[in-house]
Amino acid sequence: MKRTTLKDLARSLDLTEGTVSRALNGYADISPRTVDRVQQAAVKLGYKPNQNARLLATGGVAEAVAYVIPQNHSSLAEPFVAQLLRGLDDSLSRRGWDLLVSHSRSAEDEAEKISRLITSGRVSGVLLTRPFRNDARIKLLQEAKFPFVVHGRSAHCENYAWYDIDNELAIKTATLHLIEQGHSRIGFIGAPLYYNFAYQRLEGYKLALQESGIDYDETIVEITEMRDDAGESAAANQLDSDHPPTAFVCVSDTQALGVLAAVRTRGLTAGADVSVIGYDGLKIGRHANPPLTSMAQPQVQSGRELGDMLLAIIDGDDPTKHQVLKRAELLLRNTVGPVVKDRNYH
Amino acid sequence: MKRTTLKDLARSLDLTEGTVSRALNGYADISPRTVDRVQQAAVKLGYKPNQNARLLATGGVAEAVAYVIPQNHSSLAEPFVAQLLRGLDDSLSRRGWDLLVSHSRSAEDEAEKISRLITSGRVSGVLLTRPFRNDARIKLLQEAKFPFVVHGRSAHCENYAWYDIDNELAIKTATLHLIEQGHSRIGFIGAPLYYNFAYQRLEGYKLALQESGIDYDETIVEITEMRDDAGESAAANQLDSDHPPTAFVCVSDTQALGVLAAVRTRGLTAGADVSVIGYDGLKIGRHANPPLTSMAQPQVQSGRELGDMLLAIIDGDDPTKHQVLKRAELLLRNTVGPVVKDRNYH
DNA sequence: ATTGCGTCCGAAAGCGGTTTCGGGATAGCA
DNA sequence: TGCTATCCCGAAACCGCTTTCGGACGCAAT
Repeated sequence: MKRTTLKDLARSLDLTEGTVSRALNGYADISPRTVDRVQQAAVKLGYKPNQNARLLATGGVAEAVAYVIPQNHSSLAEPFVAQLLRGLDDSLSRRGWDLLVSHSRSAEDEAEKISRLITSGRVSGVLLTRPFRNDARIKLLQEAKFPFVVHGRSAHCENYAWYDIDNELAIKTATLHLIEQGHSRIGFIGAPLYYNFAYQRLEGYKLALQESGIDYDETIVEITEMRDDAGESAAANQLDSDHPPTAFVCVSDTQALGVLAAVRTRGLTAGADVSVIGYDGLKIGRHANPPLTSMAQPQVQSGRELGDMLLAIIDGDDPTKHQVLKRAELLLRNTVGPVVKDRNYH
Repeated sequence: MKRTTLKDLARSLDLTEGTVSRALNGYADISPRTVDRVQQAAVKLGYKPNQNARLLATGGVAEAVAYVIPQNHSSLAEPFVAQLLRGLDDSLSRRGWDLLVSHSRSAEDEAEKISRLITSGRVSGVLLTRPFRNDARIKLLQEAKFPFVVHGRSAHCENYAWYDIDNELAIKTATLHLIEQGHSRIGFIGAPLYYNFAYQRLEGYKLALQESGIDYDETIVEITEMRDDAGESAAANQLDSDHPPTAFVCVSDTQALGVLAAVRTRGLTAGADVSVIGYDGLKIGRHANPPLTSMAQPQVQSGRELGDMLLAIIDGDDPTKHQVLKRAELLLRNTVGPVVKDRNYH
């Protein structure tokens, strides 16, 4: 039960392979009558061109790109992924390209997967996310001269294409918002600093404090994994201390959700006793308790733009022409309120 | 700046293509010395085998499967997708296969995408989700004799592979749980009934009522889209009626979240004044207000099993041997409580 | 000096398409 | 009827790699 090939088709029609091929591909030098016969026969015999042969002959490239999903990606942040995916697909499918996703469980695993991807010839471009400050994957791709774009950027991002949110500005905005509400003791729930975005967000926090003449106090900055439980225990830590913060700025909604939990279990209410602001603008934040104020970035749109960028680069564009920096918007919900000075809940 | 081919390599080494090929592929009839030279040269010249040519020559198939993501998929239910994706990738990457995702915006679009997938030769299997009771996509795949498995099942599911949760049982369990708490006027927030799972879940609801001697009252069943806002307005409808339900069972967490919102805005509290139970066991339900009781199904695991099934079928297994029915677990959180008879909140 | 037997590599035939080139048949025109 | 222009199609090379087959060569055994 072999697939029917061009040769089969040709034989059954008493034509040559070349003729059949041209008929199928709409060449002008085939009589309409023949084209017809060929098409009929093609569907009848269930002919499906062998893609490998076709691409080999035409010298075509794989019409697909890969999205490599970061390793220990918080399961709560996954809406993020799904949205991006959709945007990407939007962009790619406009050209009929395919999207291939690849997970990985460790950094080495990821490097290995990437080199497999670039040598396999299965994709002609790669999309990276959540780069480290100093990212080996980027170096890999650069050395291989393989088309790629990164969602986010590493510390040295001059020579490749990226699409990022101004993390510094975003967190600075968030922090200033808190400060405007009278808060001055603002806890920071961060992520591991080898992530460049985490580093930048911490910088933004520091900047806001500095501009406002507030001293940076490292005892109220917590660096945790981007999970809700991590955020929760970090916040618990802070809230149970002698001199707890009156507000928290978090680098992810996931962590912020955890912070809210910690706040609740202590009989406090966010937005009144304690203010909390997250990052990502996840839709589910609307259903949090209370609805979570956050810094939002439109993911679907990001995916779309990232796809377009990647496509352009594959087409030969200079990657350095594609470096876009967006800004996040403050998404006001209910977890931020003016400071209460006389709080005393111990 | 062409890629270096086998021929280039061979010429540079003064060997024939055949020899170089065998050297690279570890044939035993090549002297170690030569193997060495070839490998050296290969990395020096940056040789990457052309995958199309290789597959053509070996008659190999595409080592990839596609996951087609349902059309108007609720953005809030997306954690669902991400989890499944991860499980799938787990299964596939064990064999070095790739995962290709494909979205679609309409039913026709989807059919078109599927037939493109099966003729393109880019994948050798397809995973479908959320089938309709009568699903054209399944027919398409069946007629094409293309390997596939579906997550869920259609009304007639005897002849293909599927992996599903016992929807009827799950919702019956949920409903009975509510009944045990004394509720007898239980609203149902359903999804469009052309989805088979939606149909089955409604059946489960009816079954539970019937077993408990409660009359089915169609004025308290609402069929809505699987979005939070849809759930919210449906619940609002019910709550504002003359004779409102004391509890709701929903076919998705997404809708349940909306129901909770409706409950809150009316000054009621779920778990006390009104009971609510969702479906999906989304992790974020933990952060809902209050934390959402739900019927849970492990998505990552599902993805893994689905991947294994698909692989097995591609390997030639009889699809009908792969039909697995799991059961959902009742995930107790805080939105269910005993009925309060004297409620009066108008 | 034959014969025999491994070892290692060259030659060549595909795999299933695409595309260029050229010529036979037919039609148009004188 | 003869000549050229046009229309269709056949022939064949090629894309880059795999794999079978056989032969050259070197060495030990006879």
